[in-house]
Amino acid sequence: MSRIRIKDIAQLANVSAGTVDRVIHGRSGVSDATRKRIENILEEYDYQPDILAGTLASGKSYRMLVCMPEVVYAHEFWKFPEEGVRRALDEIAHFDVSVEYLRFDQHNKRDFCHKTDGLQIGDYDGVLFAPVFRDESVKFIARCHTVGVPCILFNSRVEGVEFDGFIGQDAWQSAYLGGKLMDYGLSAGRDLLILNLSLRTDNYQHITKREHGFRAYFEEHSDRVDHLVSLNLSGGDYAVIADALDRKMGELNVAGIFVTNSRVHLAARYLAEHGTMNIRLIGYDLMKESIGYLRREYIDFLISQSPEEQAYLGLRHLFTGVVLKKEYPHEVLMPIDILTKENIDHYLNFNHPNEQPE
Amino acid sequence: MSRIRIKDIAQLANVSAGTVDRVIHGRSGVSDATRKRIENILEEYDYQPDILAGTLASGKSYRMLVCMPEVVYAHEFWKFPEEGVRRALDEIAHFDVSVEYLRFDQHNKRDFCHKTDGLQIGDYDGVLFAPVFRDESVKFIARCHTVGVPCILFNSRVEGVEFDGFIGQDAWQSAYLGGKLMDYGLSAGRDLLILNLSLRTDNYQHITKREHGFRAYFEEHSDRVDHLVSLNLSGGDYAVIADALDRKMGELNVAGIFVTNSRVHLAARYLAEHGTMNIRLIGYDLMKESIGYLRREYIDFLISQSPEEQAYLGLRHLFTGVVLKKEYPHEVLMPIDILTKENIDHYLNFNHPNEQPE
DNA sequence: TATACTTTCGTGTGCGCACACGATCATTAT
DNA sequence: ATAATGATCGTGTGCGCACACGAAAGTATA
Repeated sequence: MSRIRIKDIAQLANVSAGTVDRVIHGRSGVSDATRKRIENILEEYDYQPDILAGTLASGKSYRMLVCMPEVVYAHEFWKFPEEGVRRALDEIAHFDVSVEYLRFDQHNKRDFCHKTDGLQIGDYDGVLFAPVFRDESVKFIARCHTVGVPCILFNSRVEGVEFDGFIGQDAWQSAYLGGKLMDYGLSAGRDLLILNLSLRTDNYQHITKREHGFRAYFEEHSDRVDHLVSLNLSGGDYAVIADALDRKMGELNVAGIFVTNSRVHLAARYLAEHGTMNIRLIGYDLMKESIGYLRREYIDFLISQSPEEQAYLGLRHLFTGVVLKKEYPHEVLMPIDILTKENIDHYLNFNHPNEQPE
Repeated sequence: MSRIRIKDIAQLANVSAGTVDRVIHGRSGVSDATRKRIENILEEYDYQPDILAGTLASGKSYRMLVCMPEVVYAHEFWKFPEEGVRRALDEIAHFDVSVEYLRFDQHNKRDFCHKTDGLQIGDYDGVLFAPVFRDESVKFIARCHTVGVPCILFNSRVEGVEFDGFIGQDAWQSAYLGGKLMDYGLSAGRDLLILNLSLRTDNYQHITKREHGFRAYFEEHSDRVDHLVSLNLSGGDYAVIADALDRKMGELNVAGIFVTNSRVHLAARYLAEHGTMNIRLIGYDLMKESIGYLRREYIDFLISQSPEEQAYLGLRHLFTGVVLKKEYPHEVLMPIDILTKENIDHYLNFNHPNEQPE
């Protein structure tokens, strides 16, 4: 009563196993008549190949490429996906799957081009890609397509080109939630600050969508706030940010600050240095510095997009498609995780069990 | 440069593959001298068996038992773990792993005893168990132990007996977080209600820990609240609950209600029927009714313990231990998920992609 | 010494599949 | 007519391992 094998199919069709094998793999050398007959039987008995025996016999090995920004101190963020890749690899390593990284400087277009231009994409069986530069990413994804290598995107999407899968977060909705958390329990009629602290215009779409989402909340609850002011500071320097904040805090009656990316810890530092705990602060991601301020309640909420989980899923999807040759979801939107002082530890323990809390 | 095989080890040790095989499996029939020699070589070359070839050759199949309360309308909660089991099974089915369910009436001790007493636990290779009745569960777990079948618990823990793994949530901390969410932005000096709506004393420990956690928050922030009143209602009837609430609402100046389990939708119904939206309501789990009230903002926050993910991990851990014969974490505490009207949809989509939102 | 028994080990087979090779037969060219 | 060609299909081998069987050598018993 076990699963049906190639041998069984062959017997049912009065042919040899080799012929069935040819049909299954779409190889030539089978007459149309027998091919149809075998296909029908395969269908009828719902033949499912034994993947274990298959990979064992084929001896094939799979190389996946993970292409994403390099981990540098200022962008610790990119160490998280590695954890997810590691976890996925742990689960699928039996199938002779290996991963190679291609890391690029996310502030240097030319670095990305230089590193990808010479790349033999055809050497790989799948690509997991975190796009940063719009046009260059489009070109890269198109190149994957021409050589027939599936390319799954994570973290951010790229418009204008077909991709084989996407795993990310609904940026607009995450910030709309940020609006709710900012508003929750706040007395009406005060001012809020939206702080865009991009180092460059990378992930620009993300940032914009977040600002829109946050504003959308307060457009739907227009009575809740007097002024909703954006402050865009593209420089990285804390002093600049502090200066700008000084000025705004003087002009407005600020009740809360929403930082549209992971650099929320800079705003937290400002609040900490000025000893102001009664200004709400909400931002993104689990930078080490941010976690410290969250624990000391200078940051009220951090919104996480689970970068580990994104990369984990990305690699799993590649595996599903390439090795198992099965369908996988074309688009996955991650849950929008809300983190506070009270649940951050369990979150970190769960997602990074190997790291020691400080 | 491929991985080292049994054959290679055999050659290195000047023995046949059969002998190496005996050493690896700890079978008898090898002299102490050669055994030592082979063990050293295995160690030195860090031999890792090819699981695929192993399971293919052994032809073994694995039967897992999932023992948990049956899904009835009033406890829709228990349909979630099934989703996680299904997902895990999808991933490991290649290894000839199958799952059987043993579902019991969680309000009927005798039903549990009756169904487990005749059970041949030895027929299974692993057990995933959601304990409800304390003493009976201890007995059941002990029985697994005597026949050498690993037993992993999820959802709630059982004291007084050794188990092979646990996956659950920190009940105390989840309610401490509930306290924070209740308190957040609330003006000081009002009253809060803790509502225990257990149908029975099942999961009693859970409930108690949650009450303690919630109270602990306000003991640490004692200036934030005047009265913190518990209301225990073990009956299931809405009318009874409404009556009791009517009385309490008269006595106190209630600003918020914390329901210690999934029956928070009953309190939400009360608020909805009385048209009171300015009372905060926080509870647990993703009952369909509760989600409706969350969407209409009668419930402010739901705390989720990811029952799917718990069961998913449980089965994966069993697989890791039984099939891969590797270590797995003895205890996993789930992240404490915060759900609001604004992020519930993405959460549901991610965890239950097959269900249609209403 | 001959026999029975035990310890120690090598050999062989098969798991289900992928793939190379060769066999068979009909068809076409010479 | 034979030879050559191509289409169609069967057979065999091996992937790395688990496990049964039996061989060889040593040990005990009569």
